[in-house]
Amino acid sequence: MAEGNTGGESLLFLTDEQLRKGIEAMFFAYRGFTADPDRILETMDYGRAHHRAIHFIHRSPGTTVSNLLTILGVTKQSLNRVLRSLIDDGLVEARVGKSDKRERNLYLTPKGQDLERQLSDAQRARMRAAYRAAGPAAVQGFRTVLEAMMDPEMRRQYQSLREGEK
Amino acid sequence: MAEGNTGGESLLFLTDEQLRKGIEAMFFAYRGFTADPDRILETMDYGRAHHRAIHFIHRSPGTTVSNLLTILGVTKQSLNRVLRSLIDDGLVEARVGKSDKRERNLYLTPKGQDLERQLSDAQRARMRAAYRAAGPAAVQGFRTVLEAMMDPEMRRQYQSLREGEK
DNA sequence: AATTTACGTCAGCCTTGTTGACTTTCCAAG
DNA sequence: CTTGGAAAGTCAACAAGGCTGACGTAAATT
Repeated sequence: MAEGNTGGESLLFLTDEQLRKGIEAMFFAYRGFTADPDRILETMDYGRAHHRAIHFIHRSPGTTVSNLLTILGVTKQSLNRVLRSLIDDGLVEARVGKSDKRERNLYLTPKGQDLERQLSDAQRARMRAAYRAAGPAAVQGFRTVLEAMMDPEMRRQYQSLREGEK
Repeated sequence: MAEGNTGGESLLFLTDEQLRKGIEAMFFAYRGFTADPDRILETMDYGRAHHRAIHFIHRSPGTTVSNLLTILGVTKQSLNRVLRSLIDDGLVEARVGKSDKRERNLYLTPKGQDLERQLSDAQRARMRAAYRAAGPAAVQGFRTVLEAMMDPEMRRQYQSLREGEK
C-alpha cells in the first residue's frame, strides 16, 4: 500500500471539492451500473425492482419473503406486486416452507435463471471492463470505500451474504 | 496507462463471484449514499429529483435548462415539474438569457443555497467518513473504478464539470 | 385458547419517470 | 423581412414503484 501518495500515508486532504467529486462519481457511475440491465428489462415488462428481486433470489435460493424484504428495504406490498408478476410469469417459484409452513421459500425457475443470466452477464461485463481498466489496487480500494459507505445494517447484510462463498 | 497490475497483486482474478460482490457493493453503498439527503428531503416536500437539480445548479450557476436535461438524463416535462416547484418556492431563480433570450439561466437563491448546504453537508459527512476509514490509496482506487464504470458520454460530463476547478 | 408471525391482498396516495401535442419566443438563414 | 427551427414551457394522460392503512388466513408459539 506504499503508494506514491504524498509521503507514505500522510493525511487525507478532504476538501469539499474532493468530496463533491466523489459524490458526482457515485451519481454518474450508478447510472452506468444500471444502464445495461435496464435496457434488457425494458424490452420485457419488467423494471429495476424485478431485477433486484431476481438477483437476490438467485443469490440465496430458498430465501423467504421476509428475508427479501429486509435486504431490499421495501414494503411487503411493494415487493409483493413485483413477486406476483414474476411468479405468474413462471420466473420464480414460491414453495411452502418445510419446517415452517407460513414461510414461502423462493427459487428461480429455469426461465428465471435464464433472465438472471442475461442481466448479470450484462452487468458483470461492465464491471469487468471497469476493473480491468482500473487495475487490482483500484479494485481493492473501490470495494473498501463502498463498504465504508454503507449503513451498518446494510454492511452486515452485505457481509453475511458473503459467508456462504468458497 | 502503464497498467499497474503487475505489482504483487499479479493478474486480476475476475471470477463471477468477485464481480458479483462488486455489484452488490454498488447496490448497498448507493443506498447509504442517498440515505442522509433523503431523510432531510422527506421532511420538506421534496424528493431526490429536487436534490439532483439543486446540486447541479449549485455546481454550475447560470446553467441552462437544456444543459441540466443532458446531465440529469430526464425529459423536460419531468425536469420542469421539479424546477417549477423549486422556483415557486423561491429556491431557484430562472433569469432570461442575456445573449439568447430563449434560454433560462438557473441560479440558487440564498434560500436554495441554504438547502443545498444542508444536503451536501450530510452527504459529504458520510463520504468523508468512508474516505477516512478506507485511506488515501483506497480513495484513489474508488474514483478510478467509478470513472471507468460510467458511460463515455457521462464520463465526459463528469470530467468537464471538473474543468472549472482550481 | 389466545396471541403473534408470515404472508397475501385490497384500496388509495405520491413521486418521478414517460409520450404526445401544442404554443410562445426568438435566433438565424434565406 | 419572412420563415424555419430551436429552446422553453405547458397540458394531459399514463406507468412504475415507492408508501400507508386495513383486513384476512394459516401456522406457530406461548
